[in-house]
Amino acid sequence: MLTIGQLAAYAGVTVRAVRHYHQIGLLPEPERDESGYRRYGAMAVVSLIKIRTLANAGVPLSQIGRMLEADASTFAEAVQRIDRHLREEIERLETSRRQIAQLASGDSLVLPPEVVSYLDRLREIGVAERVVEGERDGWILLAARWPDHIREIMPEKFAQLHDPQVVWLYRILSEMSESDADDDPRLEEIADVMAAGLAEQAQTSGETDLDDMTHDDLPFELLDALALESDPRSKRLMDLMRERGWASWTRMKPLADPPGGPT
Amino acid sequence: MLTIGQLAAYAGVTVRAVRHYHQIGLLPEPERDESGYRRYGAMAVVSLIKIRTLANAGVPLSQIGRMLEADASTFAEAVQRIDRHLREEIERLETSRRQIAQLASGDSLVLPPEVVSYLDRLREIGVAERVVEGERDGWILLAARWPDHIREIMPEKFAQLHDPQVVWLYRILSEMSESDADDDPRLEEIADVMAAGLAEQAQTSGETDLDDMTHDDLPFELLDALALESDPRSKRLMDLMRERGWASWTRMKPLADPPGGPT
DNA sequence: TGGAGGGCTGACGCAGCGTCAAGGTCAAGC
DNA sequence: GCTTGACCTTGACGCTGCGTCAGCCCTCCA
Repeated sequence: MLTIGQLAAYAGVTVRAVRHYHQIGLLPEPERDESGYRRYGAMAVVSLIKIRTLANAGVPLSQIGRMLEADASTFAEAVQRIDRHLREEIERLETSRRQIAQLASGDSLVLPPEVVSYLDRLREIGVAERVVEGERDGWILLAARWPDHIREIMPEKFAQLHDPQVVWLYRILSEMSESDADDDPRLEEIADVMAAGLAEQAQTSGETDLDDMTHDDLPFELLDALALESDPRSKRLMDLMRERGWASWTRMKPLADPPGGPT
Repeated sequence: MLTIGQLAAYAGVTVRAVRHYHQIGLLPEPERDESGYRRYGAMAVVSLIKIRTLANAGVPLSQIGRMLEADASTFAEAVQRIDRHLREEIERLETSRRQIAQLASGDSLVLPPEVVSYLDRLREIGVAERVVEGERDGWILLAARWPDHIREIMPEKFAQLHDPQVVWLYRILSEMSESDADDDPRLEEIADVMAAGLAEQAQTSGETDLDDMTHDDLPFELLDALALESDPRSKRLMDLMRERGWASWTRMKPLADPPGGPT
């Protein structure tokens, strides 16, 4: 007959765990010897190994008891559920691996590879790191909201990098990011170029996935707030954009929808 | 500016979780508005998403704070550790899947496939289910102790099934398992055959992996105990084996080692 | 015979929140 | 203006699966 220590060592668990299983009624209390010690038979070892196998699979102790008492078909069903749960958990961990890998690569988390490529491309054409970081934080917010749509609009963003005016915008923003003047005369010029670009975009793009996104203003408000936090000149730029009839530069729609336009 | 509910919804967590992160100092408390409500900026969203990404990877909250403050190389190291941990966890879950699959297939857990085949073979040659279950429980104990060695001794067990006397033993034990007489005259005959078989085995097998195993008596004592629990006639059979100079029938060694024999 | 190394029963501690309780606040509709 | 319902506030206890004392008894070996 085994003492509790021997039993525990045999099944690869701690003495405390065995006593816990007794306490919650999962493992029946065995007979005691004259001195009050618990004495276990071999059946207890088998039970304990079964319990650990199920517990290792993530089954809550409160369910293990019912499972071991159930008939074969009920048990088989439960095992199916556990297996499905294990597969999901493995899937979750794989996803998590990919996410922290991106986190380590510097370019944030949850960002689809297309966005990471886009940010790298910005660095290649000489956009300042501070501006790239701003873009990145913006994309994080958008990606958190529409993980699926975000990948579909990236080709368009890449195409825009062939537009000299877009490149000029990134350049000028980069220069400004390196000085920290409270105001800048170039802001007006920037606002003009942006407004023109947005107008052109509104003409050509027509009905796109953007419609799904612009129903929900929260992320764009967040983008505004983020810009304001990172640089005070954002405030002035937003005002200038509003003067030109656009609700900030982070959202691609006019202040008041024109009649017949997208709602 | 966001309320706590909006922030939580955006990052896909509960309000309670956000407050918890404040409490442990993981997420800084934001400014309050006139009515005492917390008001969050966009940076908080980014921080919260980072926290969740790490927490989902299994990093304890107490470490996440330090990680986010650390410099790039320290962070990269930590990410390496996390990834290794995730891989191990996935490995563990895969193992767990295999184990509960065996558990569902009826033939216990942790049993290597060779043993499962052996048990199936016993059923094929007509060994009673109760006897097969006894074998199975015995193998569970042995497999829990020597997960590696167990596979190496299985070919020998399969070979023994070609010995008519071994088959006869299983047959007679099967018959006895279906009656529940307190004693049986055939027990003497059984003991004779077993003793002869063990003697022959001791001659031929010589130095095998068994030596590693027989250094440790605990599992064999367990096997005895298990037999005693499952059938009272086991006691009589053990006595008969001891009369013939063997320490029970579950261990394959004589009571006193012969001079010059294995220690 | 004495000391190490078990065993026994409480009882509290831990993470990471969930879930009341007992209020104060805000936006909308009547 | 008043109600209603959905939020917000702090504070506190609950949950899982044990780890880890504390204070005592038991056994085995030198």
